[in-house]
Amino acid sequence: MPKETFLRLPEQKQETVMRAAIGEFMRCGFEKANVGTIAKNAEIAKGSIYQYFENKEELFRYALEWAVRFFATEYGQQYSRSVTDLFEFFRESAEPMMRQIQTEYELAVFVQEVFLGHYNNVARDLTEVMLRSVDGIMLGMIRQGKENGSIRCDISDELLVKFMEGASMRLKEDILRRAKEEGNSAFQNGFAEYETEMNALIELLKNGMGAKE
Amino acid sequence: MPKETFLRLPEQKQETVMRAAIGEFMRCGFEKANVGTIAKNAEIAKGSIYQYFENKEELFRYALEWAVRFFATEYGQQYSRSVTDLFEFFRESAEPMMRQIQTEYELAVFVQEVFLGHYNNVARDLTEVMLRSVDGIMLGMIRQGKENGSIRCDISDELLVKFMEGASMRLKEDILRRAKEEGNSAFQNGFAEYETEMNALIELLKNGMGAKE
DNA sequence: GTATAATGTGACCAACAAGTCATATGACTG
DNA sequence: CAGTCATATGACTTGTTGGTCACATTATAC
Repeated sequence: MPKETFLRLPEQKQETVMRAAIGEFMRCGFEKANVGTIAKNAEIAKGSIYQYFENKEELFRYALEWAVRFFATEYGQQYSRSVTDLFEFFRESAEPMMRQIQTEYELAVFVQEVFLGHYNNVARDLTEVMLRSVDGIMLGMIRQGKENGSIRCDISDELLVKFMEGASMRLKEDILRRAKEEGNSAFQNGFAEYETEMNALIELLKNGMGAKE
Repeated sequence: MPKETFLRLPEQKQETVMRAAIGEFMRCGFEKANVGTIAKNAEIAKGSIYQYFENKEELFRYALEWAVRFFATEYGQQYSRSVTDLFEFFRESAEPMMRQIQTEYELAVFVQEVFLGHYNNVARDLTEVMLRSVDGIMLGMIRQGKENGSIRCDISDELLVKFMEGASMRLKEDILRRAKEEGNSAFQNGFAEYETEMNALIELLKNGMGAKE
């Protein structure tokens, strides 16, 4: 948790600091990230950083927390209506994700990278928490799907979660990489292309890759 | 590439150095890994490390190369017989993998972690190369599967690769985590448990998770 | 057995950057 | 306006560690 001083700052300034920190962590990784540079980019003195946070690690942790909360408040409502069908949920969550990447590229990639287990040295426990939370949401949907007969019952919930998450994560990674390569021009013609891919992926999750005789 | 001096060393000694390096990188990550400690654990002088390698990064890179080659020569023949069926290949490659984890835990995890994109700062390009190589192998099998009618043709090869890799990677991660938690006692009763899971995963890849009406 | 080359060694150096602190600023109080 | 408190600042301290190098040791050649 940051010190009181930071929390008393106007939100605008908090945001500037957070974005400066996230930018530096993204470019350099945790160890090589330079607190001085973060301060410079946020247009404050290095000493101020230590007025706000106990140390570099706390800064990192709070930056992640901040980014997650940012998305939750900014895009949260889009998920809130209760979609009960797992596949439908999947399809529907794709567009906001791409929109996030488009408008908040750095934040989105930062969160995703921590989630994927980079920054393991600093944030092993944070990753753990995030993973468990996603697992929980999916697990609920899978159970529901089994009940209403849309998901097969002969395979354990846990494996189904892994299966689903693995496949979707790989696609996410791909989208991120592409966004990284193409920069701002990615997705400017909308998401039609990825919609096709997403539909195909859902098809695969539903019906698998084996040919039907 | 290491300096000639290193390559002239008796293999036993090379191995000691490599294992010391990998151990330290695993425990501390790249930046925090201490060259002095590596030297101490390998029972050589710090100066010798620099007689062998240009710098810390080269040491890291070669350690990875060494580990990959170690597995290739140690377990390579098991993959060599040409399995043509993708799913069969999948099933067959599982056991050697688990055996590797059991006997060469640290090396296996090291390679896997680089592969998963940790150590991104140092090894972005290495990760790229490894990924592409695995993609290539899978791609070949998928094409073959499409030809011989075991894999559906209406979905692009690339997506099928992602799908397959994603799902399997998640399972691997899980196995690794479990091995980490249980230490040496994991798998001591054989792999029966995971065999069941693996079969279920293959089922999923083939037929998906949707209930058949 | 001596000369020469190759390798081993660890004290040392230089760079860097996290974190500190004495001081400056300025807002608020009465 | 004096006094107090919260905050801002950046020069400085301090510890760390990658990398070097002068010297020691061992192997090789002749």
